[in-house]
Amino acid sequence: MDRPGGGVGLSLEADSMRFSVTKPIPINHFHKANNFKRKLDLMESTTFSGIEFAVSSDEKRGHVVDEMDFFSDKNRFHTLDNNNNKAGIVHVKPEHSHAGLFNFGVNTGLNLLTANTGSDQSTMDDGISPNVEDKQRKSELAALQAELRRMNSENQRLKGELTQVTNDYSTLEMHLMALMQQQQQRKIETPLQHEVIVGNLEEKKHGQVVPRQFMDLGVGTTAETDEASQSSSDVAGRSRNHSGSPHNNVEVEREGGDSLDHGSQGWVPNKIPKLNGQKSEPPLSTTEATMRKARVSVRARSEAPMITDGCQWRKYGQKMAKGNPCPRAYYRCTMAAGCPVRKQVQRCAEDRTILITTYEGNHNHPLPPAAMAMASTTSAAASMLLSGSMSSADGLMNSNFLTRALLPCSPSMATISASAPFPTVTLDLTHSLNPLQFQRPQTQFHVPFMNQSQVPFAPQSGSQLPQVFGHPLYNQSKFSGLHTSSQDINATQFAHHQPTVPPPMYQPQTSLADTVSAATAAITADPNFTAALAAAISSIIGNANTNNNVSGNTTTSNSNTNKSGS
DNA sequence: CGTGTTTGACCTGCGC
DNA sequence: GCGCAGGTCAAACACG
Repeated sequence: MDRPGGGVGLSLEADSMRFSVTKPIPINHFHKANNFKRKLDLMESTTFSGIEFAVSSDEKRGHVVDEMDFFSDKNRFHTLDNNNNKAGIVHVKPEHSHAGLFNFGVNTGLNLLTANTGSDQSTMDDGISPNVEDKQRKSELAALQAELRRMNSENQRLKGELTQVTNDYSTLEMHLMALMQQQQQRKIETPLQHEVIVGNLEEKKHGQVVPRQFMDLGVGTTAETDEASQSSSDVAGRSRNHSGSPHNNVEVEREGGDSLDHGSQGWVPNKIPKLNGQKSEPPLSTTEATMRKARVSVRARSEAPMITDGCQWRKYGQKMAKGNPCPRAYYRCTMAAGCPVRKQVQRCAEDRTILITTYEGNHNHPLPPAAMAMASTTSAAASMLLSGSMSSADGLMNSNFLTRALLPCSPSMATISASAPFPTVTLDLTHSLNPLQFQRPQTQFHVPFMNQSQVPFAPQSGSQLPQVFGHPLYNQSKFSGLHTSSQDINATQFAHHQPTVPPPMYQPQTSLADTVSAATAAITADPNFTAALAAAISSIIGNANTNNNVSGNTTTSNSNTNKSGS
């Protein structure tokens, strides 16, 4: 019964319709019959339907195998050989009269031994049905093997694609982390006001500018770091102060921080005190808290009630906001229990075709590709914003970095607001959209950000930016040191500096605007991050064009107004 | 009946 | 301290 093949033998016993593996074969993990049976059951639906299996160990050989892993295709299954010196008997009994075409295979690791119920006498102890049509079975076996090879090939291809996506994501993430570390080091080594400038100059020296401020999630607080690394889909935001910019279409505000902490604990209400007052601001704790409140706001033209960003949301409140006749809806992520991510949706008071979506928090669960893209984009924005919160100069710089990174060719797309209670990055996508595209009916404004694999790192992706972004990124943070510079310097000042403008020479008295321009130039010079981020956001627009479904206002159905709102 | 939405009440922070 | 506004809660309600 031993098959030729160097000690690794496979034989099948067949009595009636029962077939057994009687030869000690290096079946890896062949274990309890229950397991085996259970696993067979798992396969039954797809490959062994209508067949009953019985499994027993080969006591005669003194082996009771522990576990058996196998895979199957069609009407074959194979053990995966990991563990030698294990042997077992597998009885495979077709419940109903089976044509004897059942194939059994054992992958010894060296080769694939196969047997079937019919013709292959060499693999059967004694048998039954040796006189079944060999040709038919052989041809079927060959076909199955070919299909198996094809499936394996397909599997490999998919694996490769998945790997590519994963690598792209990892690359971007590592880039972010590296930038964060660099910035943190710089902050330690250099004074606040000048650290960014120096960094830019240093980068310029090397002929390569890295937007590290951009990626920095904040000075080293684990929470922020984790958030950044997560880069998932935490977004929830508030659309405060957005009414002031009538031309904006979509806002996504994301908050960096608290989300992580809440991840395991569930949502924690935002009770972080506003820092506007600057009264008795606890040096560190307050700053960190504020940083965690970073938000990403996306403004986009849409008649849909809500952006489809790949996540599942549950509405938990709606209020009328002062100065805006449109109610503000509050949503929280329901893709996982305890996910801290929330978002606010509100229409712009000046232009109700503009939908403002503000994200806050980080997801604590896996995200679908579409959500992943959005999350990554907003996370990056929030991270940069948060990193800027560490110091006034830095904060401003970082915000501008983001602006430039997102809109290398459209300096006015990103805005930085000093009046917002929380650091907020606003991505204004309103200008990039063709008004005509919104004329068709739509129920939802689809915002399927491209997934990681789609995020182009190639410079050419940046060429798409001008069509996508047309507005400045506003950093609305007020917190920590950021507020000072933010208030002092109008965001429009930054817009005057083209990304290509070389950074000014380092001077202690260099104006902040110059500093910003330098930083802007530096960050925009990095094609990878800029392209990736821009591409991700641009995908929103692209999808909006194709997936627009007109529906009413986000909150039209309930124009209920809470007491505060009324 | 489970899930999601609506909506008034409640809590908290901030400005005066 | 008071009022306002933002944000959240949770009971009631709607829907499939």
